[in-house]
Amino acid sequence: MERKRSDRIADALEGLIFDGTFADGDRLDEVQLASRFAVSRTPIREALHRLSQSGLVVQIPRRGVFVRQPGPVELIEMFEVMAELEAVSARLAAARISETALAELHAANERCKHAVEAQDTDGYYLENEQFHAIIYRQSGNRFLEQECLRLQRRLQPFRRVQLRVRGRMKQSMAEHEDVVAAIEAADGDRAAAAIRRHVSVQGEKFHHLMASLKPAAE
Amino acid sequence: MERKRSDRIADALEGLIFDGTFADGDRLDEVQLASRFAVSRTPIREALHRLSQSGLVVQIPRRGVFVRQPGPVELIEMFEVMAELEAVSARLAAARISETALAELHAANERCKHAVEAQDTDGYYLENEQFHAIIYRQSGNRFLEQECLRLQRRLQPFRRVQLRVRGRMKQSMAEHEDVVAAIEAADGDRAAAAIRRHVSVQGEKFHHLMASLKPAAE
DNA sequence: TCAAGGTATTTTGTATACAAGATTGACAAT
DNA sequence: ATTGTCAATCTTGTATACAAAATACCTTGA
Repeated sequence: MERKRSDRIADALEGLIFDGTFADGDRLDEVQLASRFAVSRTPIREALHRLSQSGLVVQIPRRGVFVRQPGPVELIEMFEVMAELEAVSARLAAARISETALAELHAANERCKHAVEAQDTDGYYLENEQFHAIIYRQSGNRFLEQECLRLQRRLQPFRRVQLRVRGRMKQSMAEHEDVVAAIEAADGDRAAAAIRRHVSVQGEKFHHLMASLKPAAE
Repeated sequence: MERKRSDRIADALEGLIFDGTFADGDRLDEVQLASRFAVSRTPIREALHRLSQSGLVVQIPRRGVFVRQPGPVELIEMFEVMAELEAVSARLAAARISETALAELHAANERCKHAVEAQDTDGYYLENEQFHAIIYRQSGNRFLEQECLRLQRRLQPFRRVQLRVRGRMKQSMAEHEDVVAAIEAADGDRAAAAIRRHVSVQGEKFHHLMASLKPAAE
């Protein structure tokens, strides 16, 4: 059981925004949502407040809250920042990683490989998340770890979509190998460069994906 | 006039935490605060929720919210991340800055210099903030800019305190000169390195400051 | 005297009622 | 016909009332 209704609702709303039930620019009516979730306005308001803090919706005083999906430009910007944060993590991790964590990293990467072979995009996404999380943790900087996880979570739906592009999973795996090798060699700069490429290529790929999807959607 | 009471209260609470009225670990009682601010619990709850999102307090379900000041370790971690984010900003700004913005940067730096000469720490802090804000903006990455401003805001009270260390303002100015020169020369790597030093030295300085302050406080 | 269980109190989480501001529609005047 | 103003309605923001959960205290038994 979730801790609070408002948390449960925040998660649910996040999902509804990601899966397109609520599109960009839609107003989220408090009373509508209240009846939809069969709760009062109070937890709805708290949930909306949380989403607003995480940037998923924007709150205009006395006007209401509106869905605010990042446009292509903002997405690329976010991926650029993500790439840099991950690069820092990787650089630090290369210097600080423990033997056991290195073994875990190898294991996570193996699990990624199996998911690729099984053509299991969902599985790959989860294992990939684990892989990156290990690097964040091994940066030895808990604050950095939190920031990375926050941004990762925010970009999650976009990273997910583009895994379905043909051949992307395999390429992603190859990039992982580079990263692991660099970290194992304790080569911080190489690790940083490798993971920066790995992440920023996603931003570019996503851009192309969007461009190719747009006409089809209309 | 502020837009909402809850916003006003959030700001006020922030101030009360920063100035030490509420110390680390204190529980913030909703009804007490409600009577203190002469409002109902609702806006208090919203304000506390906001502070919790920004990490200033921690919310334990069914237990209440507690002030959560970062310890020395976490502070150093935060400065480390700040240094990296600013380094990225500076690198990008060196490549992308416009002529007019470069002039603004010079102007802001001049104003910093005047504040130093006038021994005006508050003034210096404000101008320094402007100086950095210009670099964030000139990174050309609005998302990065927002993240930098967010973290800058969070570290504000700690940056401020350590400006009072003798000689720090002058040293800070010298570091600024390096940064400006590197950006003007469009040398991204040098600009990144210069600002990284500039920021991370603050984390270290703060650490020393804390260490020297602790015994005096007891 | 100490421990265990239960009750009472305190406190958070939720619901509802109320107030204030904003938007939209109609009506009137130019 | 168009525009401006006023009012009605809708929606957010705030207050208060209620419910559930956790803690603290008290009582009772060994």
